Amino acid sequence: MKNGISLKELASKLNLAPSTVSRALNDSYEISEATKKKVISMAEHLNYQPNPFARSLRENKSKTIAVIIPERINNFFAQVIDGIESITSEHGYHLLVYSTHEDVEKEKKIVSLLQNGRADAIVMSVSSQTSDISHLKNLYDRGLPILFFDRVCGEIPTTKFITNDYESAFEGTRHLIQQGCKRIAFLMLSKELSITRERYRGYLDALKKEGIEADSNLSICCSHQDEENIQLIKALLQSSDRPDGILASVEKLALSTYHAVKKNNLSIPDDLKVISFSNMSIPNLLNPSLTTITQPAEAIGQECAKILIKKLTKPRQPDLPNEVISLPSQLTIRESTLVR
Amino acid sequence: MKNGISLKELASKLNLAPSTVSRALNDSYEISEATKKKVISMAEHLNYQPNPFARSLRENKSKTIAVIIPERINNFFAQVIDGIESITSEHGYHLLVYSTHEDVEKEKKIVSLLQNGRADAIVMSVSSQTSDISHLKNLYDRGLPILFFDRVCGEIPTTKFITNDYESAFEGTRHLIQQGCKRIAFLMLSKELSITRERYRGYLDALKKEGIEADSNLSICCSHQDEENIQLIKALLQSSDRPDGILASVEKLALSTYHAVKKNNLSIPDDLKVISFSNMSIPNLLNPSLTTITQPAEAIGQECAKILIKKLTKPRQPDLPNEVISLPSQLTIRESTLVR
DNA sequence: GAAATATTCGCAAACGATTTCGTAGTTTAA
DNA sequence: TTAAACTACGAAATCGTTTGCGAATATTTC
Repeated sequence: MKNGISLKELASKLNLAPSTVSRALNDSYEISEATKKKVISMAEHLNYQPNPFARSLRENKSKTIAVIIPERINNFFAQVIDGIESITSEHGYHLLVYSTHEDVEKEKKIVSLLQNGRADAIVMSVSSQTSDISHLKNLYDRGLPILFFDRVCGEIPTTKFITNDYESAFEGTRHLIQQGCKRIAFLMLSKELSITRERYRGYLDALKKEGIEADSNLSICCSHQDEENIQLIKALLQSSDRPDGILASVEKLALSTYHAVKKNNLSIPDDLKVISFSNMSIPNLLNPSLTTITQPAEAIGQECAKILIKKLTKPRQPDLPNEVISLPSQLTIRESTLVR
Repeated sequence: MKNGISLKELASKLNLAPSTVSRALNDSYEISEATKKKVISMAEHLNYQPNPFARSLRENKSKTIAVIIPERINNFFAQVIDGIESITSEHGYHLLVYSTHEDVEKEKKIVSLLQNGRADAIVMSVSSQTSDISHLKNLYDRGLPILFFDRVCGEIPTTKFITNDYESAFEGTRHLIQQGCKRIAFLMLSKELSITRERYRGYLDALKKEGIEADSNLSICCSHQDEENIQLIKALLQSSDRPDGILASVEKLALSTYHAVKKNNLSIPDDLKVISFSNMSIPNLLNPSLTTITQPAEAIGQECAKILIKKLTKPRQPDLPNEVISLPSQLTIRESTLVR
């Protein structure tokens, strides 16, 4: 009694053939209005729910989209998923959500689980460890629609949604310089990531444009252990030629910076100005409030979903075009970069 | 070519019957080691992946668990899901994740989508609007294993995981009193929620024990609009007999309090001491750092998953017992409640 | 050496939906 | 009046697995 009644049982209650009932419920033109009415009312009365697996087996689609993110405890990704869900749920799609925890081995496992049709498409942001992309190539080669956002994979010819990382980093760096910073450090998670490459480019070009020579000692590659990062940044801030400005390419590194500064008895923004890519909900409750570059996370999710729904629901749709779509981020200046 | 080869095709390549191949892959005792070897190596060679829907249809289970939460942009729920995933993924289960956005109508829709076997079980935390629970009763009556955490539904006789809400609120309130608070306000999301009822009880009992009379004007029921809440709290703080302490039963209300205090030119903790249930990652970066009651979110998720896996994987397992399991929260005192 | 027992595998029926094809019965056209 | 066309429905195949049952061969037992 776990599952409700089947189409066959419903049909026998109605003294009709299963095929007729199926057609009636699917509003086929071959069925008279009278029997349609009867079938539908009986189906509602008995609370008939079609078995999704029978349907998936027959139609070879799952009505399910897989979302793969590097971490759940991160507002940016949560907002993106909210955006995706807001669109897909309207079209009857379900969301399988996986976290790689920034672990490329987990990413490979997850991806291999999705090779059998369990999901009709994949929306993902790669882990910071991902450099070998054969597992993603495999998926793509199977013809599974795959779509990247934020941390994209350039080698796969499909649609990617990003923000204007280069420009944002450029503007952010310039803002720091305008606030008087001479030695600006760039904090990153991994050199492999598309976002760090773009943001780093923006950072370097801003330095160059403003006539500041880049110091490779100020390009800091961090780990995933917050405690390690705090120590790393603490050491950086204790060196004789410490930076007077920091551009954190991801939020968690800005937070580690705050912790490091606290331990070092320094002051933001007096000793160090900080700007960060961040989608936290309370940048203005930090002490001092944090100047942020905020990505339009929910919009990214929605745009991903829209393009995917179009591809999945309309018949004979071409493959997802190999293009990069950029949505603008927003720079919000707060105390952490202000002279006082 | 979207999906790989089928069992039947694999069988014909091997000159064996599909049934034999199936049994070989499932390590049946009826198949000789020799043919098992052959089958397995060929399956690997051709990268055979069993169709999950055919299997689900046949076995009447989906290897999928649905998780329903009130909101994604919330560390607590993200951590719980991480905990669930850490266990379930080891057993080959997939996670469908849904957010109700605190909307009971959405909750009903989601629940109704899960009546057809798409998920083998449900783990959920109800929305703050949920008072009528007929939709949940329906699910339960269908025999679908359902398990609540944090915001539980007492009327459904199943297993519930909570934290020691009563005791934590009691201790938190007592802490405020010990710090000199005389008029302590209680901020809640909805009177319907199990967690607010328990936490409110703890709050009231602590007041009584310490000989403080409860003032019903200090029991504030907030909404889901942060801006509204800030105004509400701002007004509260402007009244002549304003509170000198606040116990926020959920994190977002503490944050709204911080915002309201900022706008009112008051000071935490001098004018107002604040303590809150919260799983944010940076309570010590707030200004002042926030005294928190932190729930063991990941452990909750793991315990939920463990009990569920046991129920789902072992044959002839009894229904989930009707019991409430409580894990202790942790009170961490920080500046927001300290006299200085 | 015949009978009993293991061992190993194939046939075919499920699971529950959709869809191709076929066919009564009715209406239209010539 | 008869052929053609249309309407409304049913029978059966199909998707890809798993599994009960039967059967063929090999092995053991008396």
